[in-house]
Amino acid sequence: MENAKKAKPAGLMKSGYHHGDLRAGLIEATRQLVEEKGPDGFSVSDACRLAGVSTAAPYKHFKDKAEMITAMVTEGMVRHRENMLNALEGVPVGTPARVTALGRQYVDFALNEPGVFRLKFGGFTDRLDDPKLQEAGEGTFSIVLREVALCRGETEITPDVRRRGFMLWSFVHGLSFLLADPKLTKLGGEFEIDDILSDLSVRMLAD
Amino acid sequence: MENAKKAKPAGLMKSGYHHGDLRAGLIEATRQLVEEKGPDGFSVSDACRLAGVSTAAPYKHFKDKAEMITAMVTEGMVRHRENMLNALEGVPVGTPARVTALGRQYVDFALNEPGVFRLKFGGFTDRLDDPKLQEAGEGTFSIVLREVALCRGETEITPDVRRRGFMLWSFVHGLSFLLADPKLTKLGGEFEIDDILSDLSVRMLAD
DNA sequence: TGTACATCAGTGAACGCGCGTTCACTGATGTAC
DNA sequence: TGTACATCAGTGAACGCGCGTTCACTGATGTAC
Repeated sequence: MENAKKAKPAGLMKSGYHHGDLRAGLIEATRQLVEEKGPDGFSVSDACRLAGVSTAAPYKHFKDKAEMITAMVTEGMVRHRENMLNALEGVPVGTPARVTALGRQYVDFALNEPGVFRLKFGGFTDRLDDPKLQEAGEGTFSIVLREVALCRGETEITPDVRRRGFMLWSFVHGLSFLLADPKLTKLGGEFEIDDILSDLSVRMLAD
Repeated sequence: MENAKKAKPAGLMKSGYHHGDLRAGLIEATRQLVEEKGPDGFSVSDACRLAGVSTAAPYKHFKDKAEMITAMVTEGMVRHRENMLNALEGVPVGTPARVTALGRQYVDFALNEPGVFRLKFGGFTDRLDDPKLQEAGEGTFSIVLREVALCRGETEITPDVRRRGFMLWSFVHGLSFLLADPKLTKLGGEFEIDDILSDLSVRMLAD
């Protein structure tokens, strides 16, 4: 009984005054704006406009602008991680194809959500250093490490596995960047992303 | 005689009112600020403050803020290109070591001038699409292609050479990113940058 | 060498703008009786 | 079921700020005579 009352009416409770789930609404608005105008073009005011709410409203849910962006990026990382796990389904365990599939998903995320992707790696300036972000990043990397270990016939993350995983990550990360800019992509000539990824996986997993 | 008069007194003509070479001064100020506060923290006003000049002065030399940044980034690309050429000196022609040397220089630039490096690849948002930038980028990439061709025993840039070059670039670019953030670098365990680069060069140049 | 003049790099004050954030408020909601 | 009340999500007006850019100006410089 009491629990039933606490359960959220899920979404459509837009009463005009109360929003229902403004926190989620603002995060989504933030995401859209970051994709549309780039990570730097985003402003709190814009997000409020898009969410149809006064400029003071966000401060009931977020401490400040940084917290708003961090929340959005964190959600993005969770999404990215889930995508990568899904990408593994049906691919034979212990084969380089699994590493390729992870790479492909990584690249796809970068291409589909370039703004969020960028913010995830704002690293140069240390604006976004929420420990939750750090954690989520490590979690995602550990997916790669596990697959590399399986391919190499290791039962644990040896230094060699870690090193290969890091190199694969470097490659895929850089590739994502170059692919995000058509002018740069053009410099690679004609190629299939999947071919490139599987080529590299094989090379990096060989002895 | 006439030419002698046109030759610049090179630098030290700070008369108080006239600056000598404000254009260069502003570009340098821009560079410093971009490194100090990150690509987004930069403002024209800041640059003026740093150069010791009124906020209106830049508009005698640049159309607007974007042109100022573009000029600075273009200089950075020239510097990067020269560094890479220098890095080849004394390294035996046709060996993977040359490719490794180029990669090392690429990484070093990213680590020494992270702000400029970032701006060079602002690509996601197409803020900086000066054709001169595009050209400079292609020029730098062609250095890599030439070395790859030599290593592969080719006399011209075949599709295969281009593809390998592009993959090497992807790797080195991604590595630069990960190395720029200590938290990400840590995930790779213990390693020497040179070892990683030469490892990859060998793998990517093998048949 | 000395003077008159054109040039134009740099001034400083001002502009309009959108931003992030705050404030006292209001009205919709859920709960206790 | 009906009423009184506490809660707190969202309002709207206002703030101070630094920004990019403009304007009419000024004064240092190089050149012509």
